[in-house]
Amino acid sequence: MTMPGNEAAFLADYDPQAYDRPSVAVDLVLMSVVDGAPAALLAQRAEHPHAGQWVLPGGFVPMNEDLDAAARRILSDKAHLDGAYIEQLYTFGAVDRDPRMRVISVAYFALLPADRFAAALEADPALTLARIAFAPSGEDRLQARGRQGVLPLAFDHAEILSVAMTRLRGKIDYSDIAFALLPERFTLRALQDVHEAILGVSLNKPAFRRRMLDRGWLQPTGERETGASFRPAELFRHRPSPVTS
Amino acid sequence: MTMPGNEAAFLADYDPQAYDRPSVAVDLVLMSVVDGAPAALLAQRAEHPHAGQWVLPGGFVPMNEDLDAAARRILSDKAHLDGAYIEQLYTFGAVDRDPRMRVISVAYFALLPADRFAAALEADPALTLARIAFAPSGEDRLQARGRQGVLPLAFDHAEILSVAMTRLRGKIDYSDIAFALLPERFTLRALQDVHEAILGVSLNKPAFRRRMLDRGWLQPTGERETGASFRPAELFRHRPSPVTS
DNA sequence: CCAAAAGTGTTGCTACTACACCCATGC
DNA sequence: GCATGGGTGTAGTAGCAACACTTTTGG
Repeated sequence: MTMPGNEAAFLADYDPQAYDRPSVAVDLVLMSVVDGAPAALLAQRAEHPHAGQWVLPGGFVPMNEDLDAAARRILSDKAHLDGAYIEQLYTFGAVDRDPRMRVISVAYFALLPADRFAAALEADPALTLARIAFAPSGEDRLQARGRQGVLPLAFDHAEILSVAMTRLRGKIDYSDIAFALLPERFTLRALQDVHEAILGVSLNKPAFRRRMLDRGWLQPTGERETGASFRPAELFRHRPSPVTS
Repeated sequence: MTMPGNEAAFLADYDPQAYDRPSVAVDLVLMSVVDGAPAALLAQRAEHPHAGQWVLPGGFVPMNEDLDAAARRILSDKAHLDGAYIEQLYTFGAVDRDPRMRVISVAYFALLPADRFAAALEADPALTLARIAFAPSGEDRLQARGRQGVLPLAFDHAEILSVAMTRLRGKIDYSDIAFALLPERFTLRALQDVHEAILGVSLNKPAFRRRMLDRGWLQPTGERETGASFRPAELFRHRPSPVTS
């Protein structure tokens, strides 16, 4: 073991191959609210292991790419999306979570308005937007449901999904992330639907309305909804929190 | 590229060496409250890079060890401590955060009562318990202060420390983590001191008292403080939340 | 006019704060 | 008794939930 007198010499000597290293991946939980229910984008695996089962879009982190950059790259390459709200979620590192080899996965979650997924679903037939629901029997076990029924999730992706839902539920009523799930202009009813879908409860309309208005996050546009066969609601815009930033 | 018909055959064929992989480390933010101020355990680096500077105790994650297990191992081997409250914090993966090579660090934070650090400090002279304070000039930049003044932090460990403090501040008033910073039996005054140190504000005594009692986290022991030259306070014990678990 | 959903006024509850005060102990 | 911090009573305030009500549109 050498002990050179200066840092540059030490670095030149250093052997980065000295130990075996795990692979590092980034997995993305791409979430939205569709028809009053939380939904996540899943991809069907074409290859072993777990061929045919469903996974979160993900990929390995190359040597020269930051974690956040890898997340954005996967968002664009694997999910054909961009510009989402994105946030690091948790890192999953159980030894045997992937049968091929040791893979440590840094999970991110990303939020998008439901209509933004259309292009992605069209571009890649292996993608689907699954409804996330509580399993009827199990207590707080989650299920991903597609057209044909429950989609089996590969690896530990059911757990990742569950952590993402928990984080989302925890943040939705003190932060402004709900707006990332809505288009630029939206009605208060739509905002309430998003909250109800995430929290899984129904909320009192007047109370919700005033709570939101009091927080100062909503900017009235003066415009109104069109196409309704009843009184059209006002459209609001998200005013990025004047307090925080 | 082969495509065997079954999963077992596929796994046998799989070459885990196909791509370069980053190293994965676990770093621990070991926190406490000492004399009314937040504190963290730091180690002085003996070797390059950044020899002489201070770092969070940490180590690499071997191929056959879960992340949480690695965190506990480092707690016991590097910090000579055990049984702490421990929680995954965030994963830091900037490409050049370590000049030796690509290292992705999964940071954990651990909370301990102040007196538990004594043994660790005695066992390893390279360790110190630094006060964490806001830098006087900068707005929300943190400083680690030792006996001799500000301790320079190596790598991106100042940022890790800052994320840990933010997380702690965010959780302290809705979760019961504050109790992890106190001995088994403690007075309400001690609990309030912990809250005030973490939040950096002074709190109203009667309000704090009742808020805590109302949450049902406190179990009166009937015993009282000794050695005070005034009315001795009652000692309480933490009753692990009856609601959550 | 009617149905349907938007939007408002009012009331009451709960959590929390602020302030004033009393209580118990060592010296 | 007195200084010191522990502990309590009382009142006020802010946020929020429940309910009843009015308003505005399409048909």
